[in-house]
Amino acid sequence: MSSALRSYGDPCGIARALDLVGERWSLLVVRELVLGSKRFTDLKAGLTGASPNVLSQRLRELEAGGVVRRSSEGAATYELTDWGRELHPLLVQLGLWGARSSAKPKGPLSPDAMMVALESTFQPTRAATLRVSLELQLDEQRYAVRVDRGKMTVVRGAMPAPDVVIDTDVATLRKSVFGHDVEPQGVGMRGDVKRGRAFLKLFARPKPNPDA
Amino acid sequence: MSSALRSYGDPCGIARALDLVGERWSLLVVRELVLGSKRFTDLKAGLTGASPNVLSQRLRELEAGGVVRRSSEGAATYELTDWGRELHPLLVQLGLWGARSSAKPKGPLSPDAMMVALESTFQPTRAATLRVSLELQLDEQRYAVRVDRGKMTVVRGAMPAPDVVIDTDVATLRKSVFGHDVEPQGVGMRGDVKRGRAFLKLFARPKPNPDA
DNA sequence: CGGTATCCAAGCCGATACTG
DNA sequence: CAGTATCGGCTTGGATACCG
Repeated sequence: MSSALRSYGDPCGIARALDLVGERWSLLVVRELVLGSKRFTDLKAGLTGASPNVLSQRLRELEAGGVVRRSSEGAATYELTDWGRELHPLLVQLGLWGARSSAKPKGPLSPDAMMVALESTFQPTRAATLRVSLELQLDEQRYAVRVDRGKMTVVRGAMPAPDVVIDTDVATLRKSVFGHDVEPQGVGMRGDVKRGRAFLKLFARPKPNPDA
Repeated sequence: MSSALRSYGDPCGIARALDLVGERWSLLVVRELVLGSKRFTDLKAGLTGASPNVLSQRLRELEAGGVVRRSSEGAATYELTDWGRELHPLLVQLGLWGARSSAKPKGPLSPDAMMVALESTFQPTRAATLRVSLELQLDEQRYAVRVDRGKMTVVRGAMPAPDVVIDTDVATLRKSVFGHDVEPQGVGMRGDVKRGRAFLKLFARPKPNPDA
């Protein structure tokens, strides 16, 4: 039932990390939770291909490992522990590295994955002079985004009193941000449109790696 | 025979990274190579528990993915590509994170793993005033280490004209560096002993995480 | 030394069905 | 909604033996 998690039996920190988050799907579960807590069904929706069976087991393992915690409050939602949240910058780095892979699976990008991609490709130097708080509405998901002093923070949920609201979908945002089109198409904006457009220019398309 | 590598089929950068280095043992293979190239048998020795079977397959996959390359020169040794080498800082971070896990498998630490642990726990601020080049002899392995301007670099192999040579074994070095013993025991030094001892104080024991 | 061949056990995948 | 139970089919992983 509970299925003991197999270990590398290696005291090295890397092996110990992999004992906890190295199983298939584990790190993607963390990706799903890194922008905020989620419920089981939403996790499943974000992880196409993972059966409820495996997902449930991964959640139990991550919980046992102190990476994930069931939301103390009310309902059955999962969230990262403080320690689990420390994986955030690591995921961002890993995502940037992986984005330079030559293999590009076709398929839709989930809203959460898109937001992490924005974190990965954020260019602090371009943001030096921009300060904005905005809400990004992406396929029925909402993200509260703040850019200040060359830092960007993203959290799932509404942004109170944003300077600008951007309303779009993943495919469009992707093109607008990483595409060569200078003019954003199909990106709705309400509020301070000028800063909204400036925000869309803070990201750099990852360069393919040389080692094909 | 060639076994197509299974993919998450997710265009997200994290998933694409995991397509390449997310299989069991893959990231540990990278750990083995991150300090310099190695031969098949030495890889196997560093990865206790991995059968030659899987190791061979992982190497083929990593090679196909452009992460690892067979040494063009002469013999059958494996090395990281430039792109693969970009995983180095990520591994160091991951190792630090994992070292804070509450689960600590017993067993010997390999020399390479020990050196990566040193990279993980290196404290730049403590090294601000130290500049030293040294050779660390660890259980028949030699590492060329340089500390300069708050940076440390480690490469497997001999250091030409080192300021100091440190001769010890993994267990002893571990105690000396992470233990509370102020005085290093059983750590042999030849050359500039003063700077050798200073070097041993550049590292901090990882603090256990609060989320048991 | 540098792997491949073989075999077996365990785990995952995916579907479906079921329960509180 | 939030999972657990069950099941077949298949893929991996692990151990050992073996060969150039």
